Amino acid sequence: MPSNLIANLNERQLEAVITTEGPVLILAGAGSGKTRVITIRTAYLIAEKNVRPHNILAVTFTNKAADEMRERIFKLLTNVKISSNPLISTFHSFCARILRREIEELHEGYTKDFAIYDSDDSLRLIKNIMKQINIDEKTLSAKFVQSVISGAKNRGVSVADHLLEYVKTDKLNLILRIVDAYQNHLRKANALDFDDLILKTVQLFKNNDLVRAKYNELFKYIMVDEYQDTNPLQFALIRQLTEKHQNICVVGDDNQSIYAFRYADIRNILDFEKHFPSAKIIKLEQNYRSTQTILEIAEEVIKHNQERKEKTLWTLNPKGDKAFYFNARDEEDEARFVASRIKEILRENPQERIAVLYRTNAQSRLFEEALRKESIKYRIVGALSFYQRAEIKDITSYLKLILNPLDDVSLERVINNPPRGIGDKTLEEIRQAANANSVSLWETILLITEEKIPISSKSKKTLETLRNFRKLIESLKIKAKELKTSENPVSDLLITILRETGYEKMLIDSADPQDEARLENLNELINAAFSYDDREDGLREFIDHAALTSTSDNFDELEKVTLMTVHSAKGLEFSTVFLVGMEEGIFPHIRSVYSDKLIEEERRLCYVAITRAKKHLYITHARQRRHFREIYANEPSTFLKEMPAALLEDISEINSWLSTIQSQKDDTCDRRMNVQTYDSLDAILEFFKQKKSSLAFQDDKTNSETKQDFANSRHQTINLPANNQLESNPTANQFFPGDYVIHKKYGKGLVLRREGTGDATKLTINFPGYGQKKIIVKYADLKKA
DNA sequence: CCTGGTGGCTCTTAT
DNA sequence: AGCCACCAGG
Ligand SMILES: Nc1ncnc2c1ncn2[C@@H]1O[C@H](COP(=O)(O)OP(=O)(O)OP(=O)(O)O)[C@@H](O)[C@H]1O
Repeated sequence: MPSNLIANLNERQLEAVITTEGPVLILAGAGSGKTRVITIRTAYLIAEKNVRPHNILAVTFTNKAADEMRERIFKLLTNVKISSNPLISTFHSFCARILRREIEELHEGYTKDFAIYDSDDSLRLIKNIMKQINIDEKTLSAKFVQSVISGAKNRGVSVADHLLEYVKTDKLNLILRIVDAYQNHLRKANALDFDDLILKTVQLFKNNDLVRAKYNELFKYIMVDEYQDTNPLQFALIRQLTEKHQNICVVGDDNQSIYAFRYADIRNILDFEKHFPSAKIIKLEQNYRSTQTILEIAEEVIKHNQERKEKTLWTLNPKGDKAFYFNARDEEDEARFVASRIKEILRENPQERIAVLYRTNAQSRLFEEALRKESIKYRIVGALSFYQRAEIKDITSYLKLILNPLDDVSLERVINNPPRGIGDKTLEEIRQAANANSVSLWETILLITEEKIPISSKSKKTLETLRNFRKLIESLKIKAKELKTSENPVSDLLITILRETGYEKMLIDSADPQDEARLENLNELINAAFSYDDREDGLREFIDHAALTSTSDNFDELEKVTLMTVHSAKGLEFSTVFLVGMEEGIFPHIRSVYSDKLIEEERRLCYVAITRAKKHLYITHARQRRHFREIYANEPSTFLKEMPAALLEDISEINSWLSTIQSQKDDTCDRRMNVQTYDSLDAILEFFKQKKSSLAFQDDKTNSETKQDFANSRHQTINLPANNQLESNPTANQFFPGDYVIHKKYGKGLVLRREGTGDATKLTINFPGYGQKKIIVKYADLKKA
């Protein structure tokens, strides 16, 4: 029916949409309509090609992207009668869905009731195991072990091979031991971690021709968005699923590959052509999203990557405004500016979609506060997601335990929460007994309370508390069964848990003001549960949803302002984008600064950030910033330096970095400034090292005088000094971290650190081209830049 | 033996 | 800011 479906496509896009049979690889830059092509292609298959919707699978990278695509597809199909729905899902949700049906075919002892362990759960399990076999976290961090496990699984190799090929370590055997225990534990607990969801599906398809054939037949048409961010394991899954029909269409942009840390491998693009030699390759080159200026800035930045395929991207959109550049005094000033600007923008156009994008979730807090202060409603998409909050996980852990008593991690989480007198010692004893008898914690508790296993010494009281706990869980199980046929099986069960466990009472009685917010969150959890009440296997689905979804189900979708990391912004677009914290060490992140490979990934991330903007782009950085408990100055981001200054409009309220650069266009020292990025990076790393030692210094209680000095100098970086000595010495008073200064010999430099008082005031200054120098203000003839 | 408070330590990105 | 280890008090 809708010929208008394909009316607004350019030639190449059209080709991509109507090439429905066989493998297709679409490679294209940001905003060229890749997602749109997939969306329309899906609708086209259904409306024009009479493909039955449930024969279509579209894989996206995040749940959010899946929701958005689903919505768009349905919008395109409003006038089409459909008998079923296409499956639009993330890899993880898709695999969870398959395994819920088929996992028993794997014959590894897993049952359909398997639990899903999120990263937190799996980390906890690793920590427990390490404690059990007496490994100090200082020798080997649990996080590291977790990443090794994940790496091996996602790359589709054994842990040993992964370690040999990929990671430097002398603890191979130790790690192997932990991994072994970890997998064993998961199997016994009937639990899968995130990576297992995909891995087990791949194994199932590999070993079982029948099951594989069944899903090949079911998903005749498969599409994958953000293909550049798939990893080898996911590619294996794609190969298996497309074995028969080969109707696979993937879209991606190598410049937007930003998930290497999840073992995404850009080689998947090359391997796609290898595995599907008949693949039709389509390139889209027209950008429909952004203004020329925004595109130019993005291109200019990404050009600095060595590892990059040349790509054309052009637009017919107008030139548009320059990007606004704001150098803030400090991080609060930055947030204040962003909030007040947003207020102005919304006053003029209340419908404007605005995003504040940052590198790490930790940066969100200040912007939230500033927006609240201006009474601007916002929506936050975060990793510290709703379902990962402590109170939510506590309650969902009860749910999980009820459904799967073998789930040790969940049991450990709830057994003394709220506190009921089962402490570390008792728990440890239960663990030991469980280990000795090779059964789960829950089974051990059953045995202990039936006095089939003894519990040490004065166990009268302990035994009683354990019996009570057992009774509690058993009564909740019965309740769950009773409710199953009632009107609200999920939400009522939650309410029961909150009441019966005493969790709600604990929060109500609490003096901690934060607990009120926790109660509210729990209310929201119940709200979310309502929508699962009338589903077939609602409780199960609700728990899977909680495990696999990071965004809360807040209904403030309609809010115009969104706060999120650049990673979560991938694939989205906004009229106005604020790209904040553009400082070396933040964006690019300090951990990426050492390696070219990582820097290039950060640069791609920056490219993603810039290209989210349709019309307006704001770029901000702060002169100084409080990080741990200290204040220090950051160099502007390498990426900021790579942007063409002519396309930035400086709206700073202070003498900004950009203005200093521009006013010194013909100064020799300035030219160095642009080239010597890595030199100054070294200096900053050096600075961090020194900062560490000065902190140690501070702890030296014997030297109280120096300590005092140090405290003063720290204070002075914030406000003007309340110190007589300084006031009598106007020269020393002039320079603070974040200031640019001119030195006779070294030229322009950035003050990183200030110590000492009065005549003894010393500054640590980074001079591009010369590195970091310690200078006594009194003797150096410094000028403000 | 349990609990709650304190202080030190370490900060990415996400399913 | 959160997670852990440690300690005093019950
Ligand atoms: N042929 C077209 N005519 C008009 N607008 C288009 C056309 N193709 C795409 N667009 C618009 O361009 C914008 C970007 O499209 P889309 O999000 O699909 O791009 P993308 O390639 O997936 O981008 P990214 O790689 O950044 O995720 C959307 O607003 C879309 O509606």
